[in-house]
Amino acid sequence: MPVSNNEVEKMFDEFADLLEIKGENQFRVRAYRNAARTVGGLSGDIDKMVARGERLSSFTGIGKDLENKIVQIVKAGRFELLEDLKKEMPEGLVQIMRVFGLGPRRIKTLHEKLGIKTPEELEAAARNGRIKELPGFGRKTEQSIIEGLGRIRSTEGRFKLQLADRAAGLLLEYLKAEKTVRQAVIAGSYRRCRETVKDLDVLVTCDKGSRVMDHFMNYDNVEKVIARGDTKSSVLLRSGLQVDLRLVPQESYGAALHYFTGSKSHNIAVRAMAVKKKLKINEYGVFSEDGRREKRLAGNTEEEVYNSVGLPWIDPELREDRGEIEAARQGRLPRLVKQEDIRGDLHTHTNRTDGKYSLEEMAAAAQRLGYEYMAVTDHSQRLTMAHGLKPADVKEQIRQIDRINSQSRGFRVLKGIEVDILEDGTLDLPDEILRELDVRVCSVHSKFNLPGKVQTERIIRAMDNPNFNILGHPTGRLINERPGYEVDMEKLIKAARERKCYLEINSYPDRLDLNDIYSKTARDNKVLVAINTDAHSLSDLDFMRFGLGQARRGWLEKKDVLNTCPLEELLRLLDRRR
DNA sequence: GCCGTTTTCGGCCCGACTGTTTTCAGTCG
Repeated sequence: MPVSNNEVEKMFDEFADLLEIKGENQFRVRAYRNAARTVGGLSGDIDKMVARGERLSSFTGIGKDLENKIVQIVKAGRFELLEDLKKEMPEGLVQIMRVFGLGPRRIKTLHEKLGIKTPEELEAAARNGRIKELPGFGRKTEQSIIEGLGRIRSTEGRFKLQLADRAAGLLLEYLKAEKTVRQAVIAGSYRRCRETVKDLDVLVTCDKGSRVMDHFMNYDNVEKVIARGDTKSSVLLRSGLQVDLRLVPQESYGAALHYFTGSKSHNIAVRAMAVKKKLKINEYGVFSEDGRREKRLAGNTEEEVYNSVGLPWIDPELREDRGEIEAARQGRLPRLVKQEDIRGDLHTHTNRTDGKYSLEEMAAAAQRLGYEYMAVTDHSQRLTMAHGLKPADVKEQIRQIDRINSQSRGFRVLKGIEVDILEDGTLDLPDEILRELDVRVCSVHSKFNLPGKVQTERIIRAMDNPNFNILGHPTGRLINERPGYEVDMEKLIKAARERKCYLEINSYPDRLDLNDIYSKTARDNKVLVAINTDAHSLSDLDFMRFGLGQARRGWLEKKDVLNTCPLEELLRLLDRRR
């Protein structure tokens, strides 16, 4: 069983957690966490890189020692040091780390003084009133532990973008209704367009004497106030989403926005650059530390902050410390793809199958978005659940599209299909029908649990068919619900390149598949990516921005995206017989 | 454990808030 990047990332993170509770050197702990981020952000598969003998220590955060450990992990399929440490330190302690307000020091105390090893034992001790007797702990801490344990159970994990997006929109509208508020913006992982968010970080500037904090506390959707200060407050919304609000002076807006957008590792890297220049960067600005008096040099805008360390402004989606700082330094930051670059949507459904609206309604909505084309890609016959189209149905839809196109100008409905990739790698409609179409999105909707090698071969066999254009939602994962099927994505991307096939970023907020990392792998391999919505309704067409977010996180530029092409060029790229 | 235009030792980002203290440690982001 090959070891994935995510597994190595998790092993290092868990190891760091345990080291921290054990009371190890905090910088050693940090080294493991940094390495975990680096491995998680690699665009190639770690096991293959090891097999090829690539020098992992060339990546930031991985030195000789950790490179050796990674090689061992890949070869043995396990991390021996972690397993040894687990014998010494109970695993349940790592779960306890997730309780808000409990960090390594307190957990160490709980473990040593009360012998607590699991969340269950922690809860029992809290309910029996044994925790408040410990030095440094008290009644309130004990109560917050009980609440924290409950919250972990009820809101496991992170929130999908759609929910966060809705919450963010309503909250900003509410905050801006307070007249003294000058600027209110969501920073954090939301601004970086991560596929899920843990909380919303709101940054506010306001006039003197503003009562914006009170205003925030009075927000209808607040379920519980976690912390309340003059410049920093946290609440829990009824949806379970936590919101942290920070109030900063107007002149610190840029520095604060930079600071609260993160990511943490990106900020650390930027600050380290500042330290080298004898500067200090915090959320209030950039300061020189010469002499006894510190002097404020910049901070009104993010650009000033970056410029102070000799860098150009960096797009938030890139700020993951995955090479963007080096790229910025060398003046080779990507010019990320934008909404205006998108000329059409290549994956939509109508009420002929499982969509909610007619072909005409969908096309009209796409035209209103300013698109030049939209492909109708209803399901193929095997998907009986969704009333998949049989050959005769496809022919009828082709005639319907011809009629519509003959009556419209400046907009083209493309004849398409989302055709199932069957278990044997054949496509679910005869070639003579598929040939009639402009675009074929090919997707796996069955047999998710095939072994990775078999699944990969199945898809590559499908790509061998010259009618194959775009691999739809390439891993089939559903965020927070189901992991993707096992495939060798690196192999699929290479197969796509050889066969002039493309991969999809499915913009559905439950899918976002390809993810950011594999989008970058596709780009690195010069395989074009189609950013599609898979819309089943008119409003779903707006999901494009979620897909764009992932594309931008994957460093994609206009030239890397299939549906930024003008119609003629697109049709040429979709014709593999050319 | 990583890193290096102050390079093989000695650093490693920084401030706000809470709870439990009576001046501050721990945690969080």
